[in-house]
Amino acid sequence: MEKTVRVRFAPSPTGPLHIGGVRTALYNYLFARQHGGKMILRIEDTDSQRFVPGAEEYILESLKWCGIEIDEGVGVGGPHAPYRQSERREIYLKYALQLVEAGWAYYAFDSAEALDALRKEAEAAGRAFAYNYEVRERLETSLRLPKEEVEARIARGDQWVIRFRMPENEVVEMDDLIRGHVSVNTSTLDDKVLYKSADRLPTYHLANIVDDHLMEITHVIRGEEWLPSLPLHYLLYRAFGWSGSQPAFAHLPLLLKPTGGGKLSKRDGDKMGFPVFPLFWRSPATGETARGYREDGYLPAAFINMLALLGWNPGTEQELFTMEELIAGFSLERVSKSGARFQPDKAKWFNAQYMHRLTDSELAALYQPILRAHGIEVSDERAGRAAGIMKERAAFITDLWDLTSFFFVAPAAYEEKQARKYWKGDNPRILRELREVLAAIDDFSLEHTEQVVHGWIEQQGYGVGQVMNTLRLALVGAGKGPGMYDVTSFIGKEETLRRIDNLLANLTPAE
RNA sequence: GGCCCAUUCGUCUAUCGGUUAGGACGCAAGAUUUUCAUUCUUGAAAGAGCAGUUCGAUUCUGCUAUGGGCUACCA
Repeated sequence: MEKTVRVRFAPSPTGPLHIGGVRTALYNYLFARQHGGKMILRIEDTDSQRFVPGAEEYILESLKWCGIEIDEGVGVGGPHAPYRQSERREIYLKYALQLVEAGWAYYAFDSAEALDALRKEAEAAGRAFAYNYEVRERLETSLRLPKEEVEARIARGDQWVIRFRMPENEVVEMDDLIRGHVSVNTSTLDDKVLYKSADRLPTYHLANIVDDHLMEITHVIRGEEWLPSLPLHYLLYRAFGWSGSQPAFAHLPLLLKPTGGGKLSKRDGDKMGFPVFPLFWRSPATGETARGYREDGYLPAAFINMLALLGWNPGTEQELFTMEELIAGFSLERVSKSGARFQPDKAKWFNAQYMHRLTDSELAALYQPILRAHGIEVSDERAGRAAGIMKERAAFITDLWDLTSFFFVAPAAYEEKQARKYWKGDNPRILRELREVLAAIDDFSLEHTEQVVHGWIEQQGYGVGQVMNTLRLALVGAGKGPGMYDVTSFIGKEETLRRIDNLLANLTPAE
């Protein structure tokens, strides 16, 4: 019997989650659901310097908006609580000490200034400084200092860190579910800090391995930026004697900027003209704001669909997927190895596809807040019908107002181009005639109005385009919009006649 | 600089040694249309380079180039 799959999404609350993080969470979620496993949310707040208030709430709200459900962890609890690393301090110290006792780690007392100086010195000599087997016995470490001295320093309250004692010249053989086999010689690695006395917190590496073990994580699915520290993690599992229950690893390709090089970062969004965050964000420290997909009018299902396909594909030509379909079809084997450039245009296309598929009542629910913001109070039925008529031209919910405002308010001005083209010659006279034709109609339904008006146009020998566009000028005020009978039937006879009268009274024809 | 990863149309990608190298976004043209759109049809557009393995390489191997990641008492 297979072990129950347990995956985790473990963000650091150092700011808003960006779309790369959302995709990592999504792949974890899809994998967990597909295998009937558990999705755990762990908050990795071991960097007290970079903690940002509100970031954790932002992460929770983002995942919720995306439809990524958490089974266990921060916000929902679970058998391995607490799930916030800052609340697990005591656990990590115990394990760090265990490593020191076993000879896999040691104390180091070097000051940040001393290390800085060493780095600069090496740099000046054209080399890179590495805290490793070559230097650790010459530095302020428990490997060189007598035991009493080490104890005295600790007792005295000197600051210390615990570093991993990276073996020399050993090849670590690793497996990655996406990349295959990878091997690295430990001599190219350094002695990473595992625990720091200053804030009594572990660094990522220690906290991560200890928690993944304690929380019985079976698959670690994370960004490619972690691949270089995979050998360290393998060695940590070995040092703890946990190699047998070590999780499988999958390192996801990075999300790249749309132009230029580099991975997508938090700064890119507003510069590139598209959001990099799922939700609107305001920095509590600087007051700076950043746009979000939600506020920009994206549908969460479209956003997720687009993100899922950025780095994964089903091997078929299907492009539109519900969350259930993604869960059924996802596989780590079909995740690509190279970085994917995020494409604003494609994101827009996905959203448009989802917009087109919305029912009138779904549209109404999404559109009502926007209507109210414009001071329009209408029934859900009217809101949904207007949005439904125009949805095929909309890529975003936020496009709807420009597309449908004429259904609710008479034109306040007439677009110059349309007026110049149609408000001239015989058209004003024809419009007066059309007004009388319309005034005589009792059944103002789309079909009936169309039948009567078209019959009249034909009988008079007028051009359909000429008449309709003049009417469009009166009712919409611009050269856009749906078929004119959609407009007349929606606004009704009284309003139709009023808008015609408005045009007749207020705009002097050209010529 | 060192280590690791990657490399098919502009972009996201399919191909698991033999294909006219397929699809999607975007772009262009045409059709449709009472406007704006939508929609439909068509088109342009790719195997980084060089060796090798092989009857045969986009696919396997090596080198080079390019891109990216990491190289913190950050994650």
